[in-house]
Amino acid sequence: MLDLKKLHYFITVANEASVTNAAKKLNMTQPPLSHQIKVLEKELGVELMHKVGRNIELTSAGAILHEQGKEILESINILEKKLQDVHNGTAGILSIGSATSWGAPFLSEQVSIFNERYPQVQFRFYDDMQHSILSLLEKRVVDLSIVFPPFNHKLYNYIAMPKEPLIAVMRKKWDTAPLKKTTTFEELADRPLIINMKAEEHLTAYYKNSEIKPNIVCVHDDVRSMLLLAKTGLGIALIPKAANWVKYEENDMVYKIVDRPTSQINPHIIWLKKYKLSNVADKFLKLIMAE
Amino acid sequence: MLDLKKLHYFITVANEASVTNAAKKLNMTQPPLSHQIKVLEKELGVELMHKVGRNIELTSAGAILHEQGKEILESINILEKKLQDVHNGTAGILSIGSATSWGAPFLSEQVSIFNERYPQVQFRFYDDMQHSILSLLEKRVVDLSIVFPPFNHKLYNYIAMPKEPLIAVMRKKWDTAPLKKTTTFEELADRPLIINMKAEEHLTAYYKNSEIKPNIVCVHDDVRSMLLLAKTGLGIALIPKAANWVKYEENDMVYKIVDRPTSQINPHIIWLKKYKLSNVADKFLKLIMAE
DNA sequence: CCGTGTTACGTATTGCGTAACTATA
DNA sequence: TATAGTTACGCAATACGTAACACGG
Repeated sequence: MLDLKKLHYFITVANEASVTNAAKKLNMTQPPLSHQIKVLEKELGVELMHKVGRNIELTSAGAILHEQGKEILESINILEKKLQDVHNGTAGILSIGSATSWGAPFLSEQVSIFNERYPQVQFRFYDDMQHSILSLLEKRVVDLSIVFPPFNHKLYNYIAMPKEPLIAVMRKKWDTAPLKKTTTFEELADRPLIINMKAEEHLTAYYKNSEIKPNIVCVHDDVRSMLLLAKTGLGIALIPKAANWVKYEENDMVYKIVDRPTSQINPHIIWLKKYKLSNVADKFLKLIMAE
Repeated sequence: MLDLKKLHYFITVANEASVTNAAKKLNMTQPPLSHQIKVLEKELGVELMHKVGRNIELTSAGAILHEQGKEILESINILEKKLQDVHNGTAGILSIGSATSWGAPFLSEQVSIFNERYPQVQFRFYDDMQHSILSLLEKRVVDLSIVFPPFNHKLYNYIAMPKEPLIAVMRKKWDTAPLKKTTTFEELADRPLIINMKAEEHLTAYYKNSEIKPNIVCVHDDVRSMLLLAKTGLGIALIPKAANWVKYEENDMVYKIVDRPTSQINPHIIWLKKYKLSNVADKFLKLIMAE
């Protein structure tokens, strides 16, 4: 097997067209360098250079090794640098699962900052139901996931993200109190609601001991679809404030914060305890915690 | 600098996903292999793999090194093989100068055989005047040249190729003796001749002490042009028999051997004594001498 | 002879195997 | 307790420097 050290020696000699000068560049004495070239020739079973008068001249094999060898050394240098970057978490792929499209928006800002600082990191988001996302973690397809409680605290490490209020998105015709900027579950109870599955559980729990039954007209896990449905006038969409990047530029739409702590949703970033985090993921989490 | 031996170790371990199995494949014991991987990690400053339970698992940096490292090792293997071939003279470039297009035809058969046997060798022909060709040899642009005597026997090694008769190519109208298959300089003397520069010297020498003066209508160094001129009926082209690959498929053309030993031309392959021949050139010469 | 590259030899480093140890399922 | 990987140590091979040699302009 070719030895890169000797290859490097040879290429330096070929560049300098002189063993003595090459030895200086390599911070070594001339005789062992000369010897190493001979050894390299023996190892390859090939003449690489020979003295012609006082100078040195490459054979055709030597010329080929000179050209291609340079490329190989170069590609190895690039590879080494890449490895360092990946190791430092400043390059590579960061895969994040998010429990339905409800999750991703909470990270959009941090992703943006991280990308600006480490443009060599590629993000990959996997949207799915919460239980599927957990299995993606288990299969190590994703490094991190954004989920909503409850989840098993024994299996996962987690960071709780800032709580996020729900907002109610509706056409004006559904707005029974146009002067108020907020609303409540009680106010909303009799009007048609468009909610996601998680919120359905919330509401069911919330109204458990009450006589009021919410009027759920549609359950959908995709925020954009929910907003579209709201826009058609089907009902009132309850979505996390952070997910409200799709603002319909129409006067006819009304956005109200649902004014009740229990209505806030509580995204968590989780990852498996039993596996060591990738370095990129680690670096990303540090960024999040620094905020 | 990355060490290819260790890289090879690492890749084997990564392929096997086991140090023990890899050690078997590498015909070594397991502990030093494990140790070398650790050393490699230290040299790179990067974690490549870690135990997870009883098994081993690549880090993302390790996965990258696995992929790219394989490619690098592969390209090095290919390079090594190529170097062997070039060294054996079974691959590479063989540059041959030929003193005008008169030269190349003498080698066409050998070139063809050589190419069939060693298809990785590329031939490059350089056609020019004899003195230019000699300077191409001196500049080491070409390895070998085909020339015609005289040349300096002290500077060049040479192989004399079989002597080659001239043939006279003419339209029927110039054929004064249709029954004879050969002709002579005397017969041709009064008819218009199309010859090359070398032949001009020959003829001048030949007729030096004679009263006959040859009727030279055109001097041209390119065989194909000479044949074309003959075909137009301008005169009689004198060309080496070997160069007669351009046969005009017309009944109106006549081809006659010039029947006189002195009219034979005498191609030589020459190369510089003071430089060592390239291995391809050497191999090619061996082929020629074997015939 | 001066500036090349080569040969010869002693020393420090590296790399392997064996043996003892550690950890996980 | 069996089967993986790790640590410890001694010996053999390798690569370097120094010194002496060879050769061409």
